[in-house]
Formats: sequence, C-alpha cells, structure tokens
Amino acid sequence: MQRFSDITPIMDYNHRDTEARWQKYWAENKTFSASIDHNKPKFYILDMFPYPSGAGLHVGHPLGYIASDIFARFKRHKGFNVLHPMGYDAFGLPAEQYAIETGQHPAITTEQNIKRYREQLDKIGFSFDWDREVRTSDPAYYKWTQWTFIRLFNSWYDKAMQKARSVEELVAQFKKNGNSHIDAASTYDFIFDAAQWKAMDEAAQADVLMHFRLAYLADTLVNWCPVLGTVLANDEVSEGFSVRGGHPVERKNMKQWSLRITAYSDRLIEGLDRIDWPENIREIQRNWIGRSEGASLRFLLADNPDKHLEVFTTRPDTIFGVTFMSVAPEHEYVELLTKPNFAEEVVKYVKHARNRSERERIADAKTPSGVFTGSYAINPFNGKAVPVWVADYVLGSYGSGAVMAVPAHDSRDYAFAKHFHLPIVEVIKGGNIAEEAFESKEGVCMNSGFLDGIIAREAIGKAIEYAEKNKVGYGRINYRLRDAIFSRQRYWGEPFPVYYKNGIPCTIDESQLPLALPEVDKYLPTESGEPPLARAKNWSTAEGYPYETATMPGFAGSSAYYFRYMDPQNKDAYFSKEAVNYWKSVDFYVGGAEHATGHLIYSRFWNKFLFDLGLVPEDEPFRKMINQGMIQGRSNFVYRVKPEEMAEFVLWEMIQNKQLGFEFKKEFRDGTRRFDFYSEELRVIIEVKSRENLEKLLPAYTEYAKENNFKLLLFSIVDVILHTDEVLAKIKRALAGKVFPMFEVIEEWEESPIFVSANIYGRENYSYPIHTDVNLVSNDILDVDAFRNWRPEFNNAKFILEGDKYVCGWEVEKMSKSKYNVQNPDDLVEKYGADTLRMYEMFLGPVEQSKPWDTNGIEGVYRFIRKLWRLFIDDEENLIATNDAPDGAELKVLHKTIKKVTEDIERFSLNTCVSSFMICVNELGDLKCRKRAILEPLSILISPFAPHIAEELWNKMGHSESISKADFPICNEEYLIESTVKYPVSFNGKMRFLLEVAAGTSKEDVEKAVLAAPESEKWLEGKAPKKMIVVPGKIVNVVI
RNA sequence: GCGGAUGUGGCGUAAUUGGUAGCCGCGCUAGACUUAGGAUCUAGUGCCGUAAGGCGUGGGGGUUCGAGUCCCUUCAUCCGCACCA
Repeated sequence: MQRFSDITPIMDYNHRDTEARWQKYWAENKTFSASIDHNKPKFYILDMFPYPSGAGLHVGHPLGYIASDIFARFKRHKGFNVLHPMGYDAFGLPAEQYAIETGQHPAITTEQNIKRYREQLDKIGFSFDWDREVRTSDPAYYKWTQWTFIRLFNSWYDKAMQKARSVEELVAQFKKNGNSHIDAASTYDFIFDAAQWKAMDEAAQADVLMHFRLAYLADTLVNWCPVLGTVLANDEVSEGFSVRGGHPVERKNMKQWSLRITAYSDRLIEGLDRIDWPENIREIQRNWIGRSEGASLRFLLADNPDKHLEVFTTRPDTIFGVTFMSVAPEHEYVELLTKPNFAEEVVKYVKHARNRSERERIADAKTPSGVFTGSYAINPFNGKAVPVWVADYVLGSYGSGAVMAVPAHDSRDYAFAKHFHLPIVEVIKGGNIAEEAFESKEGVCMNSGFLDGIIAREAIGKAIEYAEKNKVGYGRINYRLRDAIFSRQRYWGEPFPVYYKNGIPCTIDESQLPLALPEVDKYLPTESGEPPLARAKNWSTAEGYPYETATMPGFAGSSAYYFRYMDPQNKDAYFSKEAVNYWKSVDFYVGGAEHATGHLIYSRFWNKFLFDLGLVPEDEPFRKMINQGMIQGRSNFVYRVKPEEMAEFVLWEMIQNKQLGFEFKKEFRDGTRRFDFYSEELRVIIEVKSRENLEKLLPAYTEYAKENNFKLLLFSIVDVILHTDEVLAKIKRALAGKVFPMFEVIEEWEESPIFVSANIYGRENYSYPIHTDVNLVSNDILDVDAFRNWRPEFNNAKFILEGDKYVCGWEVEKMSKSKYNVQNPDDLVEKYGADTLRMYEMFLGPVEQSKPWDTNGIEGVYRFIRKLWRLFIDDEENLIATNDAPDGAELKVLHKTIKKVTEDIERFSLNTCVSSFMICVNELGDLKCRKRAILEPLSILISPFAPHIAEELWNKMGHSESISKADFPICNEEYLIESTVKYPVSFNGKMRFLLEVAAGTSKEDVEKAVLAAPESEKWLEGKAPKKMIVVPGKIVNVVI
C-alpha cells in the first residue's frame, strides 16, 4: 500500500541529499586541512586510531570520534588552528590469521578493511584532515618505527643524569675508565677497567653492550603461546591464556628483543602527576609500574661466608622477626644452597614448580608450597641463623628473587610458617599473631634491639640507616614493571632493521630504511619452528648476513604515531623540527581505557626517549585524555515454552488450593507409575502428556484405572495450553460425577514452537529465553510475522500474547553477532542521517560512561533535527528568516543557550548540550521566532554537533563560506539579567511555594514579603518563625 | 583479598559551589487532525492518595536552617590488580 508520504512530496528535511552534498564539499575544498599558522594558537586533538577489522564499525566505535570531532569543530570556531587527524593501526593478528587460513596476503585484507572503515567514517561527517592519514603497515611509515628502534638500540640510560644517552658515549667511557664510574640502567653485574674492556674481542664487547642498550637482545622468560606460535606481552596474557583467542600460554626461555622501559620507571610514575588524565588510568599505571620503597639487605650464608643472599623488603623495621628465608625456584643460588641430603627433594620441587603453568600456580595460591634447602643464612642485625627455603610464592622476577620471611607481620610468610610449622616471632605490638599476621606500620617495635619502642613507620628509616652504616644493606626503590618484550614470531608486523654478523646483532644503516617486509610462501612458522620471515628468499644483507626473522609487536607502530601526523609526507625525517615545535604534543586524546597498561604506557616511554634525544619538545605525549565508555548491546529475548512444563503449570494453577472444592496433590506415585495430579478424596487422577504419548499409553491407563477404581482424565499438552477453559470445564464436570471418555482431543495440532510473552504470569517456570534479532523488535514489542520469517524453524511459531502484543525481555550484554544485538552505524545514518546519529550518541549520556545502545530513543533526536529545520525553512523549502530585531525573550533564550553550550563543551559534557539545544529549539518554537539575528548564531552553536544541517542552513541564509569558518557566538550576560526573582520558600526545609519579588530586594524585605504572602499563613500555623534564612537570589527557608 | 568507580522514575539521564530532586528524550495515558498511521500536534505522566497531604535519590545512622551532593556504616553492581616481599 502506498503511504501518503510516498505520493505527496512533503517538504521535509532531506538528510540523505544534504549530508552527501556537504561531505563532498568538505572533501573537495579541503575544509579541514590543517597547516602551520603562527598567528593562531594550535590545538592537537587526537583519537586512538583503530585497527581495521573485517567486521567494520559498529555503533560503539564512533562514540569517541564523534565527541572529539565536536570538540575539534568547536575549537576551530573558537579561533584555534586544529590538528585533527586519523589513521590506521594496520598491523595485527586477525589479518595474519585470515592470511594463514586463506592464503590471502594480509596487506590485501587490510586494504579492503581500511576502505570499508573509511566509507563508514566518511558517512558520519568527521572533520578529519585526511591528507595526514597514516598507516602503520605502510613502509613509508614504518621506516620511522625502524628508525626509532635503531635509536633505542644505540642508546643507554644514564641514571645519574636521568636520561638516555648514546652508546658511543658509553663506549668512550669504557675505553677511558671501564664501567666503574657509570650509573646505568643495566643488567650487567661485573666491573671492568679500561684495559679489560680493550682486551675483549668484538663479540665480548657486543655482549657487554647488550646489557646496556635500551633495545636489547636477551634470554628472557617469555609468555609463549604454542597455538599462536608467538610470544605475547604481559598485557596480552590473562590468567595463563592469551587475551585474544584464549589459547594456553606457557613460560619459556627464549632469545628476545626487549625494550628497557624499566629504566624510565621513576619518570613514568612522576609524570603521572603532571598530566590531566582520568584518575583510574593513572592509578592503573601506578600499580602497573608498582613502585615500592624499602631496603636491600644482605644475609651471609652460614656455611659460605663469602656469599650472601640479597633480599628486598619494604619492612626493614621487622628484621628482628625474621625466622626463615625463601628463595624463588629459579634463584641462581638454589644449587649452592642445597645440602646433599636435601638435594633430591629440592630438585624435585624446583622441577615441579618450573613446569607448573601460571594457571596452576594461581589455582593453588592458597596452599603454600616449598622445601627446605638444608642451609642457613645469618641475619645481619642480630647474627641469628635462619633456615633457607625454596618456595614458589617468591617470584624470580621481582626484587632479588629472595625474601626475608617475617611471619608475624606478613600474611604470606604467616601462611607459609603455619603450614610448615616454622616459628613466628612478634616484633611489632598491636596485633594478635596467634590469629593472623599484623601488617600495620602503626604498632610499636618490640624484641627488636635498638628499634624497641619506636613506631614501626619510623623504625623503617632507622633500620636503613643502621644497614648503610654497617654496610649490610641500603635503602632501595623497587619496581614491578618489567622490560617490554619486543619480538613476535609473526609475519604481519615491522621487520627489525637488524642483521647478524657472525652472530653479533647489528642495525642496518639508516640510509637502507625502510627494510620492507618480504614476501613469503606461507604465513606459518617454518618446520624447524622459526618465524615466518625465515621462509623469505634472500632475507639477508647484500653481504649475505642474515636479517632478524622476528617482527615487532602491535604497540611498535602505535607508540609514537602522533608525531608522524604532524608531518606525514616528510621523506627525509620522521617529522620536521618546525612541525614538532609548532604542534608539540597532543592536547586532547580520546580513546579506550583498555589501553592503560599497553599503548598508553609504551607511548609515554617512547615519547620520553625521543625527548631525551632532543627530538621532541615535551616529555609527555598526551596532555589531557578522556576515555570513552563502551557501548554495550541491548539484547532482546523471546521465551520459548517447554510445553509439558507449561501445561502442568497452567493446570496446577487452576486446581491447587481446593479451587475446585477438592484438595489435589502434585505428583502421585503408585509403584513405578507416576501421575501429574491426584485427588485422594474423589480418586481422580489427571495426567498431561503429548497426544502421541497418550494414545500410545491409553490401553495401559484404561486397565490401571479399572483395576484400582480410579477416574482418569487425560489431556494433551496442546489442549491444556490453547483450550484451557474447555479443559477446566471438563475437570469440573468430572468432579461433579459426570461420565465421559477419559481422553479426547480438542485440537489436532502439528508440532510447532510456542513463545510466551515476557510478562505472562508464571513464565519463568516453563520457558527459557533465546536471543532474537533486535531488528525484529521495536520498543520491546516483537514483530511476530518478521520473527516467523527470520528462521525456517520458527515459521509456524505460536505466540502467547499480552493483549495483542508479544513483549520481549531484554538484557545489557556485549555487542556481538551471536547475540543478534549489533547496531551498525550505516543503517542508522541511512535512516536518520549522520547528524541525528552524532547527536543521539552524545545524548545517550556522559561520553566517559559505559551504556547500553538502545535505538528506541533516536526518534526523539530525529524529531529535533526536523524541528530545527522548520524553524528556518517553510513547507516550500524557502528560508523564512526575517531581519526583524529580536526581542528580550528571544535574546534570553539564545544567550542562555550560548552560555550553557560553551561551558558544557569545555568540560566535555556533551549530553547536556544536546538537551540545551532541544530546550532552545522548543522555546524558540513557542516564541514563533523567525529572526535571523537569533537563528544565525544558533546554527553556529549547533554546527559542531550537527555539521551537515548547520552548513545547509548557513548556506541558505546566504553565506558562501563554510560555517566551520564562523566565529562561535559569545554570551552577552546583559540579556540574562532577570528583573524579578522567584524565591522557592521552604518551611523547615520543605519547599511550599514560589514567591516572586523584584530583583535586588533586600533580605529584610524578602522576609517581610514571605510573612505577608497568603500561603505562609497555613504553614506558620499562627506561630512566629524561629528563624528565617534568606540566601539572596536562591532560596528562603523559614524555621518554625 | 587489595585498589578504584558507580547506585536517582518503567528506561537513558539532569541537578557545575550543600539551596525548588526528576531538566531533556524515550516509553506510557488521554485528546485533536485523519479513510488510514509506526506521521504530526496538544495535555498529562516519580510513588501512595478522590483530595488535602504524605513519601521519595540502594539500606541504616549523623552533621546542617537545609543533604542526591558532606561524614560514618552497610549492601549491590562494574572495572583494575592479584603471591610484587
């Protein structure tokens, strides 16, 4: 059937035509192209660039992009030179996985996905400067990733100067003085002098330098994932399984490239206080870096006085309570410590502990495990010998891999001591050590020699002082942060600019960059287990030295991409000095909180490194950041009936509690026979089964009824559900003694699924929910016919309705295909337009908050857009704006909105802006305002949110230039001044009425007016008020 | 277990410094216009109550003339970390 709107052209806002036209205009005119302009303040606003996955964008992805785009457009109106670029994090596992499955080169898949992303992004009307697009998989881009790697390789970290320096300078030092005067972030423990350095051959020197380089190759205990055939970073592993794909991960020792991010631990912590980031992200990073202050103490071995165990403790104040020591199974002294008669046990334990997967260790965390080595160590404070154990609650990778155990004041040591019956010595007063460890630092020291009587918190410093004076230890800060493993045994990533010259790793010359990713025949590891690049032909330098076969991890390309946007086409440099000194760093960064311990920490590290080299002017990359919330799906459910359970439920509801005058029981058993319902009084049995079953069993039932003198009523499931009244009538007749066949079928019925509406009584007793496609549902009402057509098995479905509607259940879940709750932005843009989508995504709530996507509300925003249009344009599509001078009421509406919107955008409260626009348009509609002086500023106000319609209106009002070049309106407070104040008058804090007085009325006069108001009489009840509070311009409170 | 965040109508939310709780939108109810509506417009809509009025921001307690907002306590949900010495 044709609808009215199909046959009569109604002059309504046509978003399809308008939006396409302006998107084309922006692209052709390069409206949002940014260039260095020293006459304007710069503003760099950046989104975390996406990984272009095959699934395309869903409604959740653009949330952050829309928010940042609004901000970018706003800043342009405010006179800033805005850099707002976009690109793609294009290397990654899914494309490679797909390549392995199909043989398709990942570059091709990636290209296709990017194309799709771009189409989707373009339709939403973003103001990106696409000329600055970067892709991490583009050789022209990853050239600079490799270039940075070479710089890292050629740098070491000088702790004294707190900065990275070149390895050349380090070598010069070695030649002059050896390494004794150097305070470097290093894993090198030996001391050599200049002569010794010079005596080393090239390989030995290279080996020493490796311990200093910021990018270094080392044997590392890594997270090896056999299924993926690669090593994973710590943040890619969760509870012993890979985050992506959920495959088991094991610990394995391998030669890996790593980045010495730990050198920057302190600066990474310190910088957190200087950046405007959400507190939770900063807290996560603080925990991840895990700075703890304490002491390193030396315990000499009782039988081996020239060797010692080094421990790290945050509680040197408890040293007199040490009753044993524990070392990690991987500790280098395990063998040395183990006495012959304990060797068997220790070897067995260490082997067992090593082989345990991370997951097993976690599962067993509650039961301590360990074994005594037979050795003792000497407490440097009191000379007592304590036993040394091997225990896997001690981590080899933290501190020194050994702990001094103080069971009285550490809960892990306590559990261990209890389990193995080791002594517990209390040295801090205040707890009950018979029950649990007392970990507070507020207690007073006891049994602690010179520390006795001091508060534990203060004793820490005294103990360190003592240790340093007696040369048995020193104050020390430890970090939880580990170096970042930088090798991946993968194809689709940046090749390392590294070759091996007689086994010595060297970086290629910068002039040779980029080292392009080679072609391979397959994207799998070789038969001998080497990474895919080992398959490439001639994967070696011109001299024949083999290249590194691992590739870089996902975070390599994303760690400093924001610099490349500043000068993306530069062939000679990463970025020009001019560009970086103009754009400096990102002023505003928008992206997901899930990158807290990955990208967001690596970027800060890379940025600080580039800062140390003097390449960039600021040491933090992202000055301000907000994290957009996740958009969850809103799933809809239909409830499929389990017919037999439903029939029994329905019947029981009718006959229980003597409703028919007789007591019925559920479940009557007679030997092996079982019946559904039974009345002892009348000897009546009711049984519900499928028709087929009843027919089959009819002879047996007949016989049983006869033998035992029962009256038997058999009903088919279908009849009970669909002909409940007739069934009930038959039961009543039977109870009244009437005679009729024990079984008859009311309706023949083919097998078909039955669905019950959500609010039908008892539903949860006899049905189970199944997901239905949200596109078949509107306001939780199911389109029954569409549902029948959805899948063949439902095309004869029956529905139990509420009234005439089938109401679906709903739940908030992850947005995913399998839950049929995915909302795709293209469909919504097609139906409602990009402006509506943009505004609706903002209208949903604060950007930072996670929330379910519910398409229902979008109609309201769509109506608003059309209302806005009609404020300017009549039915014949003519502009109706007049040049009349606006009146006070109109100006007040406009300036109120200017004020609210400006303030709200600045504090990133975009949902409330949308509300304000709606209020403004409603109020101007009520005032029948058609005045250009009001409408023109309004269109600029709204243009960051709904840029297409704003451009169209601006254009219709006679402007030839894009609205994005217009100045943002400024609020004139004069228009907001009220001549009267409406005081809410409260009595004892409860608001009772409003009282209007002239603005500027004195407190005393307001009080008088309140008392004189007729409404007051009732509330005063004849009493005089005890007190009156008048807050000028705000409220009046009368206390009685 | 530790750390952090959040709890407001049927739903998404608003209330910027302690000052009229529920703005805006969805949904719902009634009406208007229509041959027709999943269009548009008007009015209503926190809960209880015919009304007067009472009750209401997860629960309990407190500070205050006044508390969604501050303090104490408790519950629930979500997120992060999880043998880090």
